[in-house]
Amino acid sequence: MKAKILVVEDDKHIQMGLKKSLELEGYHVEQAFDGEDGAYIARTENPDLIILDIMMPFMNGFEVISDLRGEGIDTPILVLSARTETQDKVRGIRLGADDYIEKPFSIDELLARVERKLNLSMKEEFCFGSFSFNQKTSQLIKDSVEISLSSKEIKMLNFFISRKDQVVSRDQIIQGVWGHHYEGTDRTVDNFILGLRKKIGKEHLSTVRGMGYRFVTNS
Amino acid sequence: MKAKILVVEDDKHIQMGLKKSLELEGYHVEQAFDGEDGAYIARTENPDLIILDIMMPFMNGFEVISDLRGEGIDTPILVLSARTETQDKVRGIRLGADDYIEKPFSIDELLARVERKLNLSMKEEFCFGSFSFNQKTSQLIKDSVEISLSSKEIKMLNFFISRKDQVVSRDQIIQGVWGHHYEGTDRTVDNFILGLRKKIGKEHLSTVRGMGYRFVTNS
DNA sequence: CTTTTTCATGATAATCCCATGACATAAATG
DNA sequence: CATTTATGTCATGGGATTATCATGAAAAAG
Repeated sequence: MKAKILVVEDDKHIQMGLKKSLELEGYHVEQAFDGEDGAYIARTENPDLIILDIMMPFMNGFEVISDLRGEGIDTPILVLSARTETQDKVRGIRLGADDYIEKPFSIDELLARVERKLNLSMKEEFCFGSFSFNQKTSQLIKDSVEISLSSKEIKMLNFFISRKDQVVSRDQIIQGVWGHHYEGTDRTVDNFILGLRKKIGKEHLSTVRGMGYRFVTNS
Repeated sequence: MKAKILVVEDDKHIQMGLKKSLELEGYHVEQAFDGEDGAYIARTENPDLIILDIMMPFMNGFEVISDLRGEGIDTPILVLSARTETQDKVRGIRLGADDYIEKPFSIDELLARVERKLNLSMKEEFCFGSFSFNQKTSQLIKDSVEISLSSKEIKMLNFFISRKDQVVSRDQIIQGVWGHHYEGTDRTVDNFILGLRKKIGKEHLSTVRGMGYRFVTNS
């Protein structure tokens, strides 16, 4: 699946700039506008990388790093700071930041570091049964042949992978694949289940009557 | 072609050891014994990789990195340092070094990193299907015949190569090929897809309805 | 300046995803 | 077993998305 990046930054302009740039690179972006919120999202959304501003209201970046690391959350953190003092850098790194970049920074430089960090921590292939699904390219492969997927099928498979082995209701599926505002019927989900089953096999999508479906990985 | 590696290192013993080891691996080695000389050779000899010591007389490694990057020279740099402090690493990377290795290091580890770096940056020819595209000269060749490309087509192909096998949206394509300030319509992208398809074949540019396009390499 | 090539736009045709509903089948309930 | 409820399967058409072409402006080449 697309890598999820949490941007913690109080300046709205920088936030939006970062969001747009990162999304154009194909990342999924979560946003937080202060440290407290940032720490909360970091805990709940389980991002693959955190881009963290140091100077923020309520809770500054150092506290965020210190708190998260204290809780055993080891998501890579890339620190942004306007300060040029070296001690800031050192302090951030002592507390557990992985990398440091000074404002003003070029967006290219930031993207390069983001990519480098993610390459170290992200695994691209998700395997189940005799299938392998590349979360970066959305390619599904069985016995070295590619099985083509439509956009909805890709979203659905990603959704199931993120909830692997859990029972998910049709409502949850609709939420995750179509979005909150969708007004469609449950039958639509059934149809996509049907379609997916034809591609990945019935054994990987079991029905839990009255509750929903379960993506079975056998791993 | 043998890769050319520039070693910038003031300690003569380490220099000779590196030179010998690298040459045994089949690399061509240039030598510099201080930072100033190193920067000069980096500019004039156009090496494929620079191995750079940080602690040196006249001009230290940081200055060399900063100068070269400032001049737009983007040769990969592998930094050597005796210091164990993390801030050195951070500083080097911030200035634009690509990798970092601490003294004392095993020669094997160094060679492994050298090879890794070169594999990433040396590849001039990008091959897909029966095509080969030279990224330096922008020549596209199929069955030893050159296929001419317009400038936009070149940019687009380069963009697709950098995102090979990934699904890219029209927005991403517009960003990558035209730039962020472009106000054009999505239909323009379609037309260039059409043009590229006529040249490299439909099979290499598949559409993912609702999401965008994917450059397929089959490799 | 003229010719040629490249590029952007809009109109139109072709495509195909996917939402819907009808119906079949299976499971639960009593 | 009959009834009810939930799920599986299929066919189909609408409608959004994409393919293609023609056209003219703009830029580059001659």
